[in-house]
Amino acid sequence: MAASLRPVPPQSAPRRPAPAAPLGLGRDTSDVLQQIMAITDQSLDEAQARKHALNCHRMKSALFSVLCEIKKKTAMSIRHEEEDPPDAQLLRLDNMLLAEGVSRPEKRGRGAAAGTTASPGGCPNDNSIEHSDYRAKLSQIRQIYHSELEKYEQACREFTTHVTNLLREQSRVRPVSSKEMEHMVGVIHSKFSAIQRQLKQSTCEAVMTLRSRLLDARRKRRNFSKQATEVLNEYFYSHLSNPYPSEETKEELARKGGITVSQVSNWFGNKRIRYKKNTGKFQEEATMYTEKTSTATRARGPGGQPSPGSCGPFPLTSGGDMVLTLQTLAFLQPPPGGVYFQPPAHGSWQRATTPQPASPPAGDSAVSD
DNA sequence: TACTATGATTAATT
DNA sequence: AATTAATCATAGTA
Repeated sequence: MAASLRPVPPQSAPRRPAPAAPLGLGRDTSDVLQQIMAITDQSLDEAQARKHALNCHRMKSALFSVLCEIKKKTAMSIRHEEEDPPDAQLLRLDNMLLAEGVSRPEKRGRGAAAGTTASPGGCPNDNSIEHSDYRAKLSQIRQIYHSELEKYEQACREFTTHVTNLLREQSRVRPVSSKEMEHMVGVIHSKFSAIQRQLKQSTCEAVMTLRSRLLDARRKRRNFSKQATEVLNEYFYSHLSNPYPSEETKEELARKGGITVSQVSNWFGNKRIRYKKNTGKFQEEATMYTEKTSTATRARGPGGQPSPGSCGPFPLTSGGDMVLTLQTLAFLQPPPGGVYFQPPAHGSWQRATTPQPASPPAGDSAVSD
């Protein structure tokens, strides 16, 4: 439909035979009609000239009424193609974009009521480090989305004005009701909103793939680096009596191992439970790491730390670690029965109701270096 | 390919 | 909220 509104391109196509004049129309009219059809075959300039001539033609008003009649016959059948109702899918897309924070150009602070209250789909962890990549990509998507949307809207506006102008101009020659103009504008808008819908759709897809990749990354386990396991194990075995690192210690371990705090928490959770379940299995590892830390401590020697109670090969940084040292000694000299140090019989290390008050974060020999 | 190790997830517990 | 215990799913290995 828009094609018929566009300025006639210059072309030298073979002249089409004039359509059969409607019954009862005079020769003059059909001549004029033919003239109009001929316009399409002329160059633009020529067409302009002819248009002007047409405007001044004595039969102009007659032609106008003829066109009105033709229009009445043809337009009726085209009337109201289908005013598509508010699309359900579009609504869904909008909702999703809104939910993902794509629709909102700026993340406004979520005020009093945090919307995500234990949503199962959400990420319970605070691994902001893991999410930073996700967020960066999401904001990239958001940027693209908004710039494209803006482009489309501008194009739509421009096109609408263009078409409106054309229609207005044509209204001098043929009947163009305001309703028809509205309709045309509506059609244009619906076409452009279809394009926008596609944009929304692909944005949604991009977000989805981004999301699934994040989930995959979480699910696809990758073993920690040697460095990370080393750091974690060193801490664990040198704090066997109470392997519950404080939040600050966790942060430090995370930093040293190049992992996140929640990964440290996971690791300690797993380690404690697995160690407890099968202490024997970990003896080799235990001796290995206790030896390692002890030699490391010794190697650091007087420079690194005063080590007030350095009467043995094991770190004795605080009263709390005294117990550890004794227990670690027990590892090295396992009784004949093979009973190594085990966590308190009922299964668990005392859950630190008084979480090792005597362990200054900075002075922890196993962590600081 | 079966088996173990291990990081992550989840429900229950404290 | 932190932790435990069970479980899942994959990585690594023999």
